[in-house]
Amino acid sequence: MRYDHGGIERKWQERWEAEGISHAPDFDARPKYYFLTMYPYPSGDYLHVGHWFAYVPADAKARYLRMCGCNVLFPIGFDAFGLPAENAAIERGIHPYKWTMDNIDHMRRQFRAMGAMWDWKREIVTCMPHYYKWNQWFFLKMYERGLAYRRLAPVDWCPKDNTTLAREQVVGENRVCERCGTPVIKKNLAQWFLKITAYAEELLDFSKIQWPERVVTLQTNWIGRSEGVEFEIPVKGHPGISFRVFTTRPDTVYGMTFCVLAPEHPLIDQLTTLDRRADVEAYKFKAARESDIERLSTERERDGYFIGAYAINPMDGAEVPIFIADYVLLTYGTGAIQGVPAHDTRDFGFARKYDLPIPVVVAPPGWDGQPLEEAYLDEGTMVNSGPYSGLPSPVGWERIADDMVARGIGERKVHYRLHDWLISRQRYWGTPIPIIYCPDCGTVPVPYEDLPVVLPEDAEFRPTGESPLKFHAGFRQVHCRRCGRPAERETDTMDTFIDSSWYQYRYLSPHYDQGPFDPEKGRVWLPVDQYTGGVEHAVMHLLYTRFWTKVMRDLRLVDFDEPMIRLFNQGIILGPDGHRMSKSRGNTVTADDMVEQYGADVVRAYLMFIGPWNEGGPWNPQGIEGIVRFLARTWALVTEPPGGGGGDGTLRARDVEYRTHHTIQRVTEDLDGFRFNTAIAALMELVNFLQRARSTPLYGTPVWHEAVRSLVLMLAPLCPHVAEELWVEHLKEPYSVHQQAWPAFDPAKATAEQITLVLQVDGRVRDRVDVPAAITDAEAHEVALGNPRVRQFTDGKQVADVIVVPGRLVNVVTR
RNA sequence: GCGGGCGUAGCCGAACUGGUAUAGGCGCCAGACUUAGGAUCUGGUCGGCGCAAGCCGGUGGGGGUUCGAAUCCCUCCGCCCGCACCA
Repeated sequence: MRYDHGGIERKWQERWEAEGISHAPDFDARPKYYFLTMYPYPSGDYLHVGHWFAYVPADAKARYLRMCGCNVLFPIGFDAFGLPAENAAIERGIHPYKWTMDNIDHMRRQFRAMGAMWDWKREIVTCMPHYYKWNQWFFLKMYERGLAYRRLAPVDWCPKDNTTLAREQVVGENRVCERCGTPVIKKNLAQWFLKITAYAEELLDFSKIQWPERVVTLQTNWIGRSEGVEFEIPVKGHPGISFRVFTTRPDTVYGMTFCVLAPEHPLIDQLTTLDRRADVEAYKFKAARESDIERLSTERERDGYFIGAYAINPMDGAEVPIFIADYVLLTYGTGAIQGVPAHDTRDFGFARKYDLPIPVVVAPPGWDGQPLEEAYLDEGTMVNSGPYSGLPSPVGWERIADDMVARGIGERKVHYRLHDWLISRQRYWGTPIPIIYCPDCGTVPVPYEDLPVVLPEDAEFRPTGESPLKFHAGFRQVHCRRCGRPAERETDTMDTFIDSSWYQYRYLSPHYDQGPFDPEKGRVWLPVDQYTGGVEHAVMHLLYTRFWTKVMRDLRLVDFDEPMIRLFNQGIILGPDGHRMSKSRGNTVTADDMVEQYGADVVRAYLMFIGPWNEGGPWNPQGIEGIVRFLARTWALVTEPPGGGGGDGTLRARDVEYRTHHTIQRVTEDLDGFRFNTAIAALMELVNFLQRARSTPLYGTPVWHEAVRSLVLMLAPLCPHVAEELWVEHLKEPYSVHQQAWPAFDPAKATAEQITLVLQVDGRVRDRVDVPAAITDAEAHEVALGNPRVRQFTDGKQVADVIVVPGRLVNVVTR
């Protein structure tokens, strides 16, 4: 029989838990290692194989690091606030708290069945008041520093989830809600923002972290830094009135033949002439009514209207018409632009449509003075640019920028695409924003001693989509903490990305009540050494948590700049249909049944074996039998005496030794590099080899024991239960295998004595010969030229060259 | 449109810095042990030609650099991801 996985796994899980071997002591002589993996949302789907794929390799790596001598902190918790809980409340009348906690209970059981070394003593659940109290505390700290502010702004609203969203949570070409896929609409609302833009420049600096290039690129593009000049353009006939434009191309300013204001630009009404008013009003109306989807349809022609007013180019006094057009956005730059059709694709199309002149001011190399067929965007020689003509455009760029500054009409400016983080949510199941609005005192922050502002339990969940807090008199009606007169609480709650922005700190001391975390423990554990999780959080969670850490640094809570030093993005396991697993799609696959049938160790190993961790792909359970057989063979190898036959009598002790050490080297390097699939393949090769050595006199010799012990030790992080059972019950080694040192390899033993030397003639393999590994180049040279098969192909030809690649091959080149 | 990634046996995937393409596994074929085998063990398994030894072709297509290319360069095709009027 194979082995009784059910009994073995339960037995060891209970003992590990009872003895607390997964708990990382805060103060310990070993070097610390904080290994963090993204915590799950406790959804009604519970944990599926996609979760296992994320957590099991992380656990294996954490276990490996512990065997390597580190004191590894490997915590888990639950991202417990969020919309699905509230939707369940509306649809089925279950309170979000109960729904969430029931799901968490279920998931805890699944997490235990996984056999992972979670440090349960540090578990956090973000919907608990003693957690979200600190969200509020941070909010107040930011409010004091001007980093949290309330502003009336056009914001993205999801009509299905009935809440506003941060810019990062609106995705794709159609601008849909990141959570539910519904197209968002614009609303003008007073909302709370966190000033992440204050850190834009610093967030572009990735020099202190080792993160995947991909994430660095995503964040860099998201922040979208552009450097240019903002300058003042006076309006003809309106003394004292001017508007500002932002451009990254001050070198093209002499090519301006029109200006464009965004439809929402505040000067439009004032500047539009009477004869133009009707058209402009109609256009404004159209732009306001049109959804972003329509406005952004890729191939739509840019249109606009002349408003009747003229702008004066501050550099040469030229008068150009002012247009209103929706291709200029109020939310970027100044909401107004200089129209330079010759050197901007959009302006080019606009000028063509309205027959505006397209003068070239940056000549392309070899330009013959003819009109352009399309906008020329590259560098060139400046022409028709007054005193700047003849300069290379990059030089002109700097000169014009300097001159605008010197003449007081402009300034150098950097703009970012990044917006401040909109954190208000018109929902119940989140952290209440600790603010009171008093008719007399205005916006009053809740005093620290009143925290936490607790969610009322008796909220009413209506299908109308309105926030239950808004209609909860007991919550809403308060007395001002300054003047004592009746006032109102803020009823919006915080974006749940707030919770995850600092959860890594709370794990250190989840019950600490003097601050978000115990600074003494912070000095031990921080920052996070290794973080793992999906790449889908690249511009949300991973950007927010970097921002949060920088704020914490400025609050002197931490003394470093980045939350997580290293990051690894695992791939995503899709449903068997190739789509993302989700309950609504009905393609989720649970690990529960497989764990029942095969045991957690088999499921763990299979998930690690199917491919590189960073790739993922559609779920396909075919092949799990391979892992079943591998573990059964391993089991038999350790537990059963040699049977008859099947042994390879030519094997020597040195072969076993080489295989063992070579495998240790391979597995060590693979686990260092998160290459679990090849680590398991190496272990399979070792087992297959040992099986051939088993029914020989080598069985039971010291090299045999070393091989078997090493095998079980290497198996321990991957398949912790089987390894423990073999280690303790069959090898009679001291409990626990998980507290043993990772086997070391001896480089001398890990090197083969014999190598296969490949003999090529003109790059084609003609023979392979076994030679001592220590063969010199000259000897290899000779072996090759003396080889009959090589001779057969060099016969009658002249040897032009012999290339020796030490330890690998010899290539005889003929002429 | 811009940016990034990927493409290797029937399938999942290996291949260090340019040096034996296809390790390991699944599946399939054959054999052994068996009353039996959906267990286990052994062997085989990229294609073409060949009795065989072997030869030739082969890493999405085409071209190039090199003694030698899955790997580097150019180009085309396909798939995936991100951004998308950002001035």
